[in-house]
Amino acid sequence: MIVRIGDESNNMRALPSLPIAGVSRQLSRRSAFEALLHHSPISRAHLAKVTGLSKQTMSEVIDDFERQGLVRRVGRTRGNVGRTAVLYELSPAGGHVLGIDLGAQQLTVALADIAGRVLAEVHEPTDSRGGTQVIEQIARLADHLAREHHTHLGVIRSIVLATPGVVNPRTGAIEMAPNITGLAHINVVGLLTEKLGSPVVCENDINLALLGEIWHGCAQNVGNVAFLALGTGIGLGLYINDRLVRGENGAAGEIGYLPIGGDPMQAEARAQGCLEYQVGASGVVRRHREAGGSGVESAREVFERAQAGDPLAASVVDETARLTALAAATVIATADPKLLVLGGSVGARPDFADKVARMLVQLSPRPVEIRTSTLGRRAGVVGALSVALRRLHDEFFGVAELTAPLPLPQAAARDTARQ
Amino acid sequence: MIVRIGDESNNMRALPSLPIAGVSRQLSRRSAFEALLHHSPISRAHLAKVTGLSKQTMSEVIDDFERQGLVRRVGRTRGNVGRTAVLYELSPAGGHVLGIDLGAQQLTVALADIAGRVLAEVHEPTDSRGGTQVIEQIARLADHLAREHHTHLGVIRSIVLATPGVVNPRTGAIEMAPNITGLAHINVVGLLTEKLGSPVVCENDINLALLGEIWHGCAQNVGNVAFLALGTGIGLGLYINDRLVRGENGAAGEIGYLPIGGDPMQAEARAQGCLEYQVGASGVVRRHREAGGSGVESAREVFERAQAGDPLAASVVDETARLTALAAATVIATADPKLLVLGGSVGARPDFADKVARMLVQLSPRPVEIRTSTLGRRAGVVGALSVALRRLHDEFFGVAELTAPLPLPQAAARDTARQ
DNA sequence: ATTGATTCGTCAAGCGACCGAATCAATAAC
DNA sequence: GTTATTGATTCGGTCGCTTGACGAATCAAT
Repeated sequence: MIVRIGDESNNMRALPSLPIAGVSRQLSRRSAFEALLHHSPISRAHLAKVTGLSKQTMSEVIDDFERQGLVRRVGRTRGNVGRTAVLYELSPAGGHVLGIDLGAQQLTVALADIAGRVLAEVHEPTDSRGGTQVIEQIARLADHLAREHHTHLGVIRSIVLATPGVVNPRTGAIEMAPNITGLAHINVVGLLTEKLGSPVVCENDINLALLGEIWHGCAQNVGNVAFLALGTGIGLGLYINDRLVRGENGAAGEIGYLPIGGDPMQAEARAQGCLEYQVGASGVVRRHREAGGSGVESAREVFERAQAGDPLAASVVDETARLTALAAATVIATADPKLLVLGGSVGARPDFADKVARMLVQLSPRPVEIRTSTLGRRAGVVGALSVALRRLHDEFFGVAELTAPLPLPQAAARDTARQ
Repeated sequence: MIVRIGDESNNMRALPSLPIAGVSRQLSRRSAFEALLHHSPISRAHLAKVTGLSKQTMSEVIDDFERQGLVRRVGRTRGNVGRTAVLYELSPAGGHVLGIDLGAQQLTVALADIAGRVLAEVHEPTDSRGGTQVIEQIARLADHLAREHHTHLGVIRSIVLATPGVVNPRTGAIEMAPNITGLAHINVVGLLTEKLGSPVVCENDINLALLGEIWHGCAQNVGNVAFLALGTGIGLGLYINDRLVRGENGAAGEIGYLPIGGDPMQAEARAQGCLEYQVGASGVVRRHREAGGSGVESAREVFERAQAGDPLAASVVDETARLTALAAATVIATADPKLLVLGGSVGARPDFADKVARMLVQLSPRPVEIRTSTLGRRAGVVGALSVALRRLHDEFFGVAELTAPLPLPQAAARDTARQ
């Protein structure tokens, strides 16, 4: 077989040449960092044992870390046979991260160090003027937190913002934020990045609440989780194969549009979302009114009356739980999660969650474990911190270039086929 | 700070010590293999250019490959200035893979080499006696294919079996195979592995059909795909974030149980699945009968009558399309795929797909691209080949140990919190 | 036919990074 | 005080990648 090279070289794209030389040390550093995260304070010798690397390598890595300010000495061992060991832990000077949960009512900001220690957390009502005023408010709180911890915004290296609405997974822009005025028309990420001086990433609040529960809440060590949030509206967070599901447009989990609870072709249902029209806060109030109830302003009151024994309110709540259970059954049939977490101001109510769980048993062919959110309103900001932390870690110790699976050849010819 | 080592060493698990030494060469080999996959035949010098590695390294790697029989020389360049180059390509001797699609009616077996070239494919009716008879049938076909290609079962190094029903993602066992008799009670994977002499992996047929469309069909280069298969039953395959969604129990995509098209609490609906009870083949026939139709044995006839202009059959088909569109809308709201592929003997019919697409526009807030399966009945076996191939490649060139993301610390103490 | 330009593949030297073994250091136990 | 044990460092040794140089092979031009 003889081939002219001329043709060959034309369609030859250069692969993204990954620097194979040096990857070895990067992996060693990564292992050392991981061990420091989970076992600090720890000595060099123990680091070597835990990572499986040699003591020499570990010594070199730790020397590097110390020079960079990533670790600090915290003392020596005592009381053991043999020479005392110098103990190391991750230094707060290695970098800080900021998590922000921007809700329609509440704004929460939290600060953590590179080891994931939450140093401070503060929340206050969201500035109702919206838009740039909210940006200013966030910057003020962030600065306050940093000062409180005898540091400054400069040490913050990664920031994640939780926001309602759809976040474009490619650009990071907020595309639908109905509950906060004047946010859709300004470049939130850009403005915040400029004000705070480090990269800001935006993510849907329900997705981050889910990641919060996975990090520190009720969904730890589970790789397949569905998070059903019922509050003002209804939303879903999906965590599958140990990764968040964003969807092509960042609209995964927008289950307000599920064709449940009414005619999905109807005008109001199509605009607001068929399911949301029924189980959203305004839907609950409306159904209560349509059922003959009166004197109710908010969905909360309906739930409180129901708990107090009001039969009319109870029937409205029951219907809400039924529809929620249908939505849950839908998700379970589709994604088969190991765990279903109920969250949101309504969904996390134990009485309500109980009703949903009971309905679900009758709807779903296989039982699924159900828990209610343990982080509550903090879930969003905790999730934001976890993502910010992960981004910081990846910045230092990422091996993203190596993880891409070997692509299969696209152009394949079928040589033979019989019958 | 002083710590006793004694306590520390107790809860210290040894990490799965990844062999960092040697990972470098493995990555080089991997790069070389990838370039060979996509650019063969290719010379050493060009391999060096494409991979970004040095000529020296590439020479060593190719020497290795040649010794192992992974590559073979296929000639020299001619007509260029300078010294002629020896050209290499992946050798079929490097290993073969087998894909098997075990359907209720049809059994398909295909053979491919390590480069993904499909060498032969054969299909015949599934042995209706089921059970071990089917195992024998598969073994016979596999042996036949191998012989036909002047080789033997020994060169096959990876086998994937597509089967209806739920496949346990951990054990690989078939847990529900209602359409093939006597398959649930025997250890299919174990028996086949023994008969064929290389590891067999089992996967749901719809999932593999989806992967087939992604490899060689209508969903190439798309990272978020939903595959809706409507035939005897209804099923869904989900491909999200460039990975297949199996679910905790392998039951992801079992949308026959979606609460659509009737009362999900009803006895028949609960047993068979609410949606499946309506749109499954038997459901279509039943609805046709209930609507006053007669003389119809199979769902296919209903669709053919509808296409021929029979108004009664048409209304049954319309309702089927409406329910299918509702299921699609459900998936789209939940997972937000980039592409929806319609497949299966019914779903791939252009007239039916058209109806579903039209319904869907009115149901979904954002438009989604819809295509019909281009591989048709071959999708399953092509997908099986793609997985078998990927497993073979990973066996040789996998870097799975390196890809795990850095886990965040679990035990975090919140030091301070205000307000 | 000779010469020059070009390209392929190999050799040699150097460097970064890993490891094991040996050695020094510091401490508890006896 | 001696011994056993453990921590940390130093010393070769090996692997693997890179660069630069060089011989071999070919085309093009004289």
